[in-house]
Amino acid sequence: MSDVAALAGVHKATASRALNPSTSGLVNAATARRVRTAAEQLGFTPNSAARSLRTNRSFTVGVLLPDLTNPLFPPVARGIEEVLNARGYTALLANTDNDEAKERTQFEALRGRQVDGFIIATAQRVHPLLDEAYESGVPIVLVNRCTDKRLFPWVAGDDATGMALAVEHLLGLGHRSIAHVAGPQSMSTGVTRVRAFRHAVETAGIAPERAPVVVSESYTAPAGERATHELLEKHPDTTAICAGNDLIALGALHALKARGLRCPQDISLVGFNDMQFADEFQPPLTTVRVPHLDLGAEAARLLLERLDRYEEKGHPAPMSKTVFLPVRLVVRASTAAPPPHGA
Amino acid sequence: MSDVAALAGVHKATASRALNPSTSGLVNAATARRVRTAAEQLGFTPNSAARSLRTNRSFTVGVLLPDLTNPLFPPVARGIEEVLNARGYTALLANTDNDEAKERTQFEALRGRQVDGFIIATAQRVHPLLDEAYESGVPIVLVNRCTDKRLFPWVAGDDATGMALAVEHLLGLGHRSIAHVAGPQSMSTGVTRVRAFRHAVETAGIAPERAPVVVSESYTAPAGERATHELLEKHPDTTAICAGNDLIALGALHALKARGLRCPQDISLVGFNDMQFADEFQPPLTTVRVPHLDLGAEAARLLLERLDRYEEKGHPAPMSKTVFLPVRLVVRASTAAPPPHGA
DNA sequence: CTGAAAGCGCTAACAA
DNA sequence: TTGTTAGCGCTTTCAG
Repeated sequence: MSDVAALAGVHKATASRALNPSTSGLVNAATARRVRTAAEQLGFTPNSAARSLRTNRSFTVGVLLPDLTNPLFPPVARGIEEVLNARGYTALLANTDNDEAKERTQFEALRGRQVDGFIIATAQRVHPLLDEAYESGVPIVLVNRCTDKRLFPWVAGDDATGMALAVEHLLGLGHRSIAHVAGPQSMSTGVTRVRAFRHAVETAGIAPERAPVVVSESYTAPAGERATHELLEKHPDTTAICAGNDLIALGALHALKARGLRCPQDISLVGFNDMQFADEFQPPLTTVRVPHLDLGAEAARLLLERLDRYEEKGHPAPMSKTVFLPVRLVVRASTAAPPPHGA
Repeated sequence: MSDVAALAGVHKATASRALNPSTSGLVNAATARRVRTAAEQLGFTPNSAARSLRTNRSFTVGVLLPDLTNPLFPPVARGIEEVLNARGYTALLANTDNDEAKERTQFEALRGRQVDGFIIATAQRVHPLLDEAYESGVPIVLVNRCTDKRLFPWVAGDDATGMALAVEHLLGLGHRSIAHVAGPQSMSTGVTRVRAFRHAVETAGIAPERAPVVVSESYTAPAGERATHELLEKHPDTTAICAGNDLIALGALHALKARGLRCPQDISLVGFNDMQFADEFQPPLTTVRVPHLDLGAEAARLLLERLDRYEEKGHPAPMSKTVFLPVRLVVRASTAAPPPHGA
């Protein structure tokens, strides 16, 4: 930078001002142009470490995800990345594998790198790390899942509506024995969807015992498969299943095949999320589409908003805005009218 | 850090030495312990920006990927992340969407953040950006694809063997009219697999005109579908297809369905990569398994090796080590003997 | 509008 | 073994 300043014939402070968009107004337009030209000639790239050291801002955001290898998360990561990059920020992704210790390690590592804030997709309903983080005042936005204590802004798909859509679709097809293979109840998505399921069947006048709920121990195909077997042991007259998410639905598909049941002829199945390749399953999955990219983008926007206020006015009282993004049902081939004898 | 030093009753330089694993040997064990205790009490986290500024190392590596949303790349990203994290490094992922301008922007942004090196999965056979990068001397390791000029260390699956395995499998099933729907020839993987395909069929004594190659314009399902239609127009007697990768294979599956052809009864299909959910396609895909996680891990190891040498001896002559990881054929339901009339 | 000067938090020579 | 000192490259008062 000194070189740039020298070449432009100004002091390095002036060069700094000229090069920084937010302060370039303070400098003579002609001078500024001269500096920019010089910078270009010398191929100058500002040293972000020095800037961070001085300004105490890294223009970096930590993103905590369960697992990048789970097809749900790449789109949210991309959504985050896109809006962050546009504002000169960089996302630092970290996988926690739903492991509390690993999450803590990653969180600390990210803090050590002076991230300006976090976007967190790993919230559990009860989450000590997040409680502590709240006390410390780091800017945080939750995406997809949230904690029971509403401490942070939160962006999610409209799960309640989505589940209602799924149930109505099955109802419309003539199903009267609809079950829910739910996700883990330690996560907000798990309980929200159960609640919405119960409400929807109740509204339709279906007796609770005709609308059983079994819980899958994780949002994975193997766990979904086990839970589905359990369901069908106890409730063999089920004609339709709402899965907690698409991976659970995939497991359910495996369970049905294992039991010699055809989908959708014997049992209809609805997933949740519309993850990549849900349309390639056998049969292609009817599911609730959640706009994952937008989820990420919106979460990033919320964080930036918070960061901007942070910068201006010190530590303002954090407000816990909640944003629900609209979802819609995508009907494919895994749902049909119930078999005549099953209704 | 001054606070930590004060609490431990030492100078901050001593505290620095005590806290840094590589220099803690220079300090009295008892003193070191005292310092560490003090640091813990105060919840001290070193400021990485200051360290970077001083040491000119960020312990950060830039990773250029085409698209995180493509199921091939999350596993390589995780492999990279795992070995990098274990050594105190952080990966900065950037998506280029196979767009040269975007790639350049991301590359510069990453350089601006003082990354210590790059792992690049976006290499084209002719790649001006990489030529320039080579001149500049930044440590770089290529993963999966490589440039024609062998400037950098490179980690990839053993494509030639993989393709040979695929062809042998089809040959063993009795196929004698095998086609290859190849990936883009602007990428090393595209040409390597074509070359291996030609060699394998030739070795088996199949006439070149019985083993046509059509090129898909990208590694995507829609492009693969178009290319497959083109193939089947020109060569309707084809009984088996080797796809350039699983996404192309997926497109081929769509094309077959559109033409009323059954897989594997009418046409057998082999993919490449064994990406996530390839086993859920309809039919489950026979494919060549490439160890993507290991690819990433090995690339990270190579880069760290280079970085270590870099630190010790300044800029050593970069050596372009090439590592091929073993692959194997995973036989599923998309391959079978050719139909009687088609052989 | 521009220059001078200080300092962000850390590490690496050098001295003791 | 520890303390002293200087300085990494930038931004930001404060003067001019």
